[in-house]
Amino acid sequence: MTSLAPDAVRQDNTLAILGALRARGPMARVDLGAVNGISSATVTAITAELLRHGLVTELPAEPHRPGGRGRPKTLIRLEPEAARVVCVKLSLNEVQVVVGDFTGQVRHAETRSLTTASLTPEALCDVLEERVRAAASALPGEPPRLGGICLAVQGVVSPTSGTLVWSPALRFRNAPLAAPLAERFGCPVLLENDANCIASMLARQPAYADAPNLAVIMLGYGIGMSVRIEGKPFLGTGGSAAEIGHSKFEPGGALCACGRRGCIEAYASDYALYREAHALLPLPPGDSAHPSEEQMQALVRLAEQGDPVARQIYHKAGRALGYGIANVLALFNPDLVLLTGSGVRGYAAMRPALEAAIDEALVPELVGASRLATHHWDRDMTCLGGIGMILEATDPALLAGKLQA
Amino acid sequence: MTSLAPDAVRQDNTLAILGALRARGPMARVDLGAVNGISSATVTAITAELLRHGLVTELPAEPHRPGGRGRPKTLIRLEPEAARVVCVKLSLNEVQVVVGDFTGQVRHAETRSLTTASLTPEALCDVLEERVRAAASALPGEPPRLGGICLAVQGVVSPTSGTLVWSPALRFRNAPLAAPLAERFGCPVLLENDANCIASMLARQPAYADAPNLAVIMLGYGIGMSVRIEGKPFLGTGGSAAEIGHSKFEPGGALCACGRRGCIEAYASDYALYREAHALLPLPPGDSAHPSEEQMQALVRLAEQGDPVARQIYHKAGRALGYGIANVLALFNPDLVLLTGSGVRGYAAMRPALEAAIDEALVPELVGASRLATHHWDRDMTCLGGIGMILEATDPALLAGKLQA
DNA sequence: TGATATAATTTAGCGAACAAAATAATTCGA
DNA sequence: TCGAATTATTTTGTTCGCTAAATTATATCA
Repeated sequence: MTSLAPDAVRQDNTLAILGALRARGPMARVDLGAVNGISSATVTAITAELLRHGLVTELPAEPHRPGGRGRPKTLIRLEPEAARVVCVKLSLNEVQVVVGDFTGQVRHAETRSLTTASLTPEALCDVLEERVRAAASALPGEPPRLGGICLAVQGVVSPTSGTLVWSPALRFRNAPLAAPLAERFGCPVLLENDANCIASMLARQPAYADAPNLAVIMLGYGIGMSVRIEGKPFLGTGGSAAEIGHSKFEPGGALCACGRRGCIEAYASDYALYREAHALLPLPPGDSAHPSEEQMQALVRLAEQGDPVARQIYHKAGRALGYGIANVLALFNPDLVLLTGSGVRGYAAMRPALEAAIDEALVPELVGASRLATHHWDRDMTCLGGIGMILEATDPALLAGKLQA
Repeated sequence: MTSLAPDAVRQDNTLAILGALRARGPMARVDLGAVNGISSATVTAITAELLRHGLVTELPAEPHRPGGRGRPKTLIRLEPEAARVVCVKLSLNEVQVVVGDFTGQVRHAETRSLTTASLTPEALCDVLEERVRAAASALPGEPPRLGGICLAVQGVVSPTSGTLVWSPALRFRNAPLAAPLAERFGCPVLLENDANCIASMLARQPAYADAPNLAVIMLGYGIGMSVRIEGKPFLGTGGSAAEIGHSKFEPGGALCACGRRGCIEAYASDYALYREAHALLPLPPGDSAHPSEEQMQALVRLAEQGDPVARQIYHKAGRALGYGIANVLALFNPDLVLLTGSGVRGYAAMRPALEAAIDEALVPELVGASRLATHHWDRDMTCLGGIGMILEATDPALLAGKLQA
């Protein structure tokens, strides 16, 4: 119920120092103290221990420094080689594997295609094991011992139990994945929703440091969301919270991939937009169930050029998404709602209807001080976020391990 | 960023002990240690200090005790007279004032009517000051010094800034209330949403101890909600989160008191039910804008007796509320959704449509392990919860004050 | 009456944090 | 070039809270 021992304080402070170094790069002891609100005597003690265990190193003094009088700062940095972690992003027919170091830097990345829908849980683990081992060995030097793995998937997962509840990329359901993978690799495995990874990565950016209550909405083939409260990811019971994609726009409305009707996703996701468009508009050829980036860009271009059908499709999508965001504002009231994902390509086309829908749905008192913004999309964001999450998750274990040794 | 000093640990443990005594009644030192995970030596030290300052007292030994061998436990209880607090519940045309002691017990309660809609912020403060002073003096003995006041109102409030953003009971908006009242009384004033008070009270009940993620929905003249995450109230930015009443059922739907269309409240609140019913059904006479309890009960009785119009009205309300709850499940995924408020009188009539709507809206994977239940309604629950909240809020200050003295 | 059991207190020691003093490594100005 | 000033880091001494273990208190059981 309450704090157990004074040594928990030391662990807290040590983790805070590691976190500060990871977030802000090399720092001097004084600054570490100031940032974390501890005395520099304590920082000296903590960093001495970290130095002994090789988790941090002192940076050699700069030959000529900018300004300032007194004794120059001795910068301390995380030792990149102190740990090696992996983030695996599993999406429909694609596996991306990224290897990161202790500082959170990406050291190696590779993307391969894979027919995901036909896999059993065992076959998936087999493939992932092979891909991860290959990626880990791709760097020069001997293959490193992995400190932890983050498996980022679209869909509903339960991070606490390590179970994948449902994913659009896979046919099976309710399969425990973290435990079998952890056994194969002999290291912790964190099963995460892809949106949570991206939100974690965005939350680390200085630009959003003033928004500890943050909702990140990912527009893409489907629609995902991650909500952060007071700087920490919000997971409901079992971790399957924040499912804006299947919150409702209108009862009995458009058919959604989940089998129900009227979900936001059934209006504003790529597959929904494409479903409406492909019979009516001249788009590049392709798989009718899974629109390509090329096709989606063609659709956006039509809307931007004033094609009335394309404009109408985006108008409806914007209205549905606007109502969904209104519900998020009413229920979570975050500082900031951030739209990202490949689907932001169509934001300009959706925007008027989206903003009108929010106005129509909510009185200003309920919108409060919440802001709405977009963030450019980059397919590597997920794994960057996942690397950060698994590092943060394994720091305590790493510390505990080093203390024993 | 991190814990400042070791004395924060002591404060934590002291607060935990006070909290345990308030939640579970008198306890022995050993049990306080076990419950809070601290050694009984520490409990001895902490309780010794609390005894010295008169915040707790030892209970005299029971003359004949049930069983057990060794030395009998010495029970420690909160000293009821150590603090006196007040909860004021402000609703449309009514003010309820409840005086509580340090244990959270109600010592005095009174309810008076008051024409609220015409009040200015200053006039409201005048009335509240008079009513609170009267209630505090109603007990025998000299009027006590108040340790804190909780002002529970319907509507949107910002507990952090102490500002009332909007309330259906009042015509003015965005008025700071906590600060002026705190100055008049010379004690802390906590401005809270009434639903948060009720949720706090329900969360303390042992029956719901297994649901730290809890959504409490209050059905009444309007519809309010309070969400608790990990046992703590969830407030968005500015505290105006969890507004299920104005989340949307259908775009362009029924007109809501907030001025927008399609809000859940516009279908399932008392005023909405009555609006649909009063022209078509034989109900007792009354104010057409504010249905009486008598009128609402008559409406429920008609539905239960099979009247098709009444049934249809409740069916529609249940469906709207079901969709609203589905959004709560998708976005918050709580352990338990608890329906309460005077509107639960109509739950039986709404239930079939409500449950069907949830099924229709969400696949089982998204409902997860969330349960749905009702809790009987009692108009005193709000103030009981408010007493608990203000006590919890003022404990640290009380402690700090005593330490100086 | 003594053995046993349980509760509460006292004692001794440890770990962590801080303030202040001491030391280290610079720049500035004469 | 040398001291004075300045800032960073380390060392020292002290305090505080916690725990484990020993001790004391108060009961039941046989």
